[in-house]
Amino acid sequence: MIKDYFINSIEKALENAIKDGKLGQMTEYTRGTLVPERPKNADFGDYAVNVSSLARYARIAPVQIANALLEYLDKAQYTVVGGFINFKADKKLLAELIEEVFNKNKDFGKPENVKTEKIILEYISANPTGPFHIGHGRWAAMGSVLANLLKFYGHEVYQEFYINDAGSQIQKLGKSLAIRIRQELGENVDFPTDETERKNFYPGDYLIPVAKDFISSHKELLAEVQNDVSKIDLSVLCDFAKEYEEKVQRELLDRLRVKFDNFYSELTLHQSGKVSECVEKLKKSGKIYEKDGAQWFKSSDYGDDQDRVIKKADGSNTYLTADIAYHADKLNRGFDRMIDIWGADHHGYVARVKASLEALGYDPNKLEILLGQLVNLVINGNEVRMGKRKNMVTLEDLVDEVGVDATRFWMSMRNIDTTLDFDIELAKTNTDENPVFYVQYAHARACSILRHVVSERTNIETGEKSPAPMSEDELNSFISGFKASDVILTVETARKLILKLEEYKSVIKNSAETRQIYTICRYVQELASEFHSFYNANRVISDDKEMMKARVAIVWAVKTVIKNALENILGVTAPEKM
RNA sequence: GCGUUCGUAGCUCAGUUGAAUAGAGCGUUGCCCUCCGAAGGCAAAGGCCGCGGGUUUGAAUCCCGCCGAGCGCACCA
Repeated sequence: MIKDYFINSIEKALENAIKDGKLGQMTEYTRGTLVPERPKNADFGDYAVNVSSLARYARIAPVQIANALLEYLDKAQYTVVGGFINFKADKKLLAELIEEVFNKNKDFGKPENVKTEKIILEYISANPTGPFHIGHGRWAAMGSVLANLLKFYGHEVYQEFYINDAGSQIQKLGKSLAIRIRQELGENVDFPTDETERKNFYPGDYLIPVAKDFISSHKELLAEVQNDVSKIDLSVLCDFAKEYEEKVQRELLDRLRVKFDNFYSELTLHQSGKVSECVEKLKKSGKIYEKDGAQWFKSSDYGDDQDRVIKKADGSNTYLTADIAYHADKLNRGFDRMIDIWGADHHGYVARVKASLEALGYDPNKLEILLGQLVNLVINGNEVRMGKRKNMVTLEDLVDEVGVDATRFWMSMRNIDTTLDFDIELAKTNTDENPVFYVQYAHARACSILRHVVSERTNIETGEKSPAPMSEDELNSFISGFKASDVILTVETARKLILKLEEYKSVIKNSAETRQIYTICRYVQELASEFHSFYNANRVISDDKEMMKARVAIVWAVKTVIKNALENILGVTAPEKM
C-alpha cells in the first residue's frame, strides 16, 4: 500500500515528465521497470528508487533525471540524493497500513491478481524400510511449509508422498526381519560380517521391536512351522515389516504437523499396468533400443548425458521406469504443475526424468525439481556425515530433543542450496540460540501487553488499585472498527515497525514465486527484532489515551502478522504465554 | 575426469534484475529493569566478499580461468 503509493507516484511523475520533454531523449517508459527498494540507511527515507537505469535512454545524468522528476512530486515526502529518489511516508499512509492488517486479518499479505495453478507437491518419498533420518526432516519441514505458502498464495496444492515399496529393498527388509525374529526366538544367528554381504540387509536395531511384535501377533503361524522361520513365506515378513515402518513414519509425520493428501504406492503403480503402458508408449516413440539384453531409453536425445536402462536384462524394470510412469500419471491426473523436493544426491535424475516426459509428449517444464542440499549432523563440534545407513540418527530422536517447533523452524530457515549443519548439542542445551524462541517470545510479549491493557492496575508503592486502561469491550470495538483516522502516530520507531509489517506482503509473494521459504523465517525474525526495539523505546500503557490507542493498534497488528507467519505458513505455534 | 551446489565478520548465514557506508544472529566488550515479560534493548570491536583476469560509468553480484569443500556419475532404490 505504502510501496504501491510510492511507485505509482514515481511512475506518474515519470510519464508526465516525458510528456513535457523534461527527460532528455527519453520518449517512453514501461511500468514496472523501476523497482522500489528499502534504503540501507533509514535516514534516506522509507522507500527509494534508483533512476540510474534510465540514464541510458534519457542520455542525461541520473541526478538530473531525479531532480526533473522531483518537480512532479510532493516535496514534503520526496527528496533526491544522487540518482536516488527517496520517499518518506506521511502518518496517514502508515495508519492505513494498520487498518489493512485489521481488515484482512488472516489474509493479510495474500497476493492479489496473481496467476494460480493446480500443483502437486511431492516430498520425502522415503523407502518404508526404516525410520526417517534427520535428512528426511528437512524435506518434511520444507515441503509442508511450502505447501502452506503456496496455498496461501492462492494455488491449489495437493501433497503427495511416493512410497518406494517395490523392488529389492523390500526383500532385504523381509530377510532382515527374519534374522531378528530368529534371534528373538533364541537362535544364534546374526547379520553377515562381510561388508558387501551385509549390504543386503538392514542391520539396524529398529527391527527388534518389529520382530517382537511379529512373534506376539503370529503365534499360530510360528507354531505351524515349529518356529522355523525359513518356512514362512518371505512376502509375509516383507509385508509385515513394511506396514510396520509405514505406520511409524506416518505417526512421526502427524507429530510434525506434516499432512499429506495422499500416499502413493509404487507397488500399485506396477500392479495397475501403468508402468508397462509407459514402456510401450516409449517404444512407440522410437526412443527405445536393445543393448546387452536390456532395453535402453535414448535420453541423450533430450539433453541427458547418457542413455538409461528402462528394462533390465532379467526383464524387470528399473527404479527410473516406475518414476517415469509415476510422473506421467501425475500429469494425467490433471495437475498444471509438479513440484518435487529431492535430495541433492539425486540430482543426476533430473535430466532423465525430464527427458522421459518430453519423449512421452508432455511438457517437461511442468516438472519443477527443488534440489535440497543435505543435512550434516554436528555432534560435539564434529561433523558427522549422514551416509545412507551409517551413523543414522533418527528424526524422531531429534524431535524428542528439540521439539516440533524448533525442528520445523531450523529445517526451514536455510536456503535450500546450502548444506544445513544441525548442531544437536547446541539445539539440546542452549535454547537461547534458537531463533524460533526469539520470535515466539515477541508474540508472547505482545499478547502480554494486550492483557495488561485490559487488566486492573495496582500501584506498587501504595497498593492502590485503579481501573484497567481500557475495558475489553472498548479494546475489541477499537480493533474491529479500526479507522486509520482514529490514531495519531508520532513515533519514529513505530514507522520502522509498520514498514516492516508492510514488507510481509512482498516477502510472501517473492517467497512463494521463488519457492524460497527461508525468507519467511528471516522475515519473522526481523519483525520480532523491530518489535522488541519498539517495545523498549515506547511504553504502550500510559495516561495519554490517544497515544496508548495508537500503540495498542500497532502491537495488535504485529501480533497478528507474527501469528499468521508462524501458524499459517511455518506451522510453528505462536504461544500467548511462555 | 564430467556434472552439480557452495566459498562473505571468530562461528552460522543473508545480500533481489549490477548501484548510497557489504548486513543479521550467535560469540566478545561496555551500558539499560521504581514502571507493559531483561528469554529483551542500545552501543562498540570485528571484512583483500577464496584467488587471478575480463565486461561496465559502477561488480560480493555477470563472464573466463584457477584453488578448496559437499553431493552425484549402476542393468541399487
